[in-house]
Amino acid sequence: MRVLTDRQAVDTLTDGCSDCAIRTHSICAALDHAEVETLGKLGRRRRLKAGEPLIWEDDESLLVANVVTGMLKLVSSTADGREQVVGMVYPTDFIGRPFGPTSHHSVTAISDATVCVFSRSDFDSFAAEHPALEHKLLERTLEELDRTRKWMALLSRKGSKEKVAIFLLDMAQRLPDAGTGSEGEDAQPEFELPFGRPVIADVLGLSTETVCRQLTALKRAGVLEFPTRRSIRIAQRDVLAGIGSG
Amino acid sequence: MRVLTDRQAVDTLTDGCSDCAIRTHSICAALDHAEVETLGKLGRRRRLKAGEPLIWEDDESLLVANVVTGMLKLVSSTADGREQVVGMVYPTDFIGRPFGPTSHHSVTAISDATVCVFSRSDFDSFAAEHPALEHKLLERTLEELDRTRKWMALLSRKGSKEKVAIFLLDMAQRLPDAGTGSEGEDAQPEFELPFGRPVIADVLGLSTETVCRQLTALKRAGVLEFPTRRSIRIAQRDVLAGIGSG
DNA sequence: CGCCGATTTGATCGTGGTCAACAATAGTGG
DNA sequence: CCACTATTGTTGACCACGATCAAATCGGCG
Repeated sequence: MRVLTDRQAVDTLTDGCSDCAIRTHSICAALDHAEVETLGKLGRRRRLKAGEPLIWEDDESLLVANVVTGMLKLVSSTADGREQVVGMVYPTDFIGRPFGPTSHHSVTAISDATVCVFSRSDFDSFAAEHPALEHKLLERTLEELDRTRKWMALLSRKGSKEKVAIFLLDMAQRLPDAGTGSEGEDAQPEFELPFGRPVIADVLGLSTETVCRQLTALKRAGVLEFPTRRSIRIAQRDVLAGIGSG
Repeated sequence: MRVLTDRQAVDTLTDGCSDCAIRTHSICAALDHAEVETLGKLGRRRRLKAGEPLIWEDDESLLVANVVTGMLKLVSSTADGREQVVGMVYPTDFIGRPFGPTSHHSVTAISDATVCVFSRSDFDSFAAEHPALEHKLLERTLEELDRTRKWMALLSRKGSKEKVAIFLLDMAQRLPDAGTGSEGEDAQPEFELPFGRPVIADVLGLSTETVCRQLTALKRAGVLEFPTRRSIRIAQRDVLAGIGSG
């Protein structure tokens, strides 16, 4: 447990939402300028360090949030203590459980992250008066449900090799070019992992060792390269894609 | 494939939605009487036999529906042909993918079923004018997402024994007393399976054989009884629950 | 009674988990 | 800048679980 350096804790939300990096890509895109300002007054920025939890499982659902930067994981722990990552959260994604008494999984930063948090009751009542916002939220929830279901099929039906391959492809595609602020939407051939092997293992429902073995196997096959421990270069995307579909 | 006893087949939709069995439990509960009638005119009843598909994977998303009676499964097939059940649909549940161009998984009846179908475009525009309906749909989608995520953790982290135990408990709880129209919300100690072992296996991501072995193991342990092949009696719920949490 | 599909049981095998040792990297303080 | 330590990643040996293939049995129905 590390101590929180409060320099970044409450962070200056000096200016409003108008220059928010995700203003037009989050659910806020459903609102006009005035509405965004109103909503903005209800929320506040919060910085999280890698590993820091934002919401605990089965907590009373007290807050919801938009992700501005960084990544977080949703974790569901089964009764016997084992854990499974049930979702990865990227910038612009919405977190939390509106309209329900409890959240059913924990939310933890897996890289340093910035989120825009709202008290759930504030958000709920604001949403109730803004159908366009609810509509946007509904669309996102439906998409997330689709994604989750597809991932579910992956988890129970694919072997470790396929899982790793698909994970890397997914990562390369969803991870925006971290360095530049550019919106390189296309998959990067090389990228920096914001987390370590254990997290990959959690996400894929594998052991760290198995993930490791598959990665080195891919390296030996010349499909991957590891410039550093935390960066991955996909040398032969096609081969990787082939494995993922196997 | 058993023959459909047509006594209940094309069911008299003679009258409107007012006497619909799920009128007050489906998303329609968000609407007042007049609104329901309007929506009702857009939809039509459809009967499905066990095994009959309603929506195909990656189809253009042309219809959505409410489930009136029976059960259906959502199946996602991975690139290599393997299939995984990604969701079970019970009466009052909503099916389909509004606001999106395609459905990402197939929907197939696993017992004889009745659904109330709408063309997606009709539904979409109706919903756009009725925020309360969208709100209800959002709530349901959020719930479904929670359920799916929990199931996901189950699939990747639990052993076959736990899976079977949890499946049975879940079934006993969600399956309304099929015989009577009563709303026995509590878990039934004994119930009729609307489908065979292979479907259980699909749902749990196991082979039929493994499901079978676990079931007979539970029978031998005195936890379960099988009055007939298709009916299951939970003799010792507590033990079963214990296994599920193991 | 005899047939067909569904279920059950049995034998074998491969994948991935676990435990343990080891290597490499990043951090820390002299 | 270097040594020392803690953390993270890698490799190996072994084992358990569940898949697969094959065969036996059961149940319903003509």
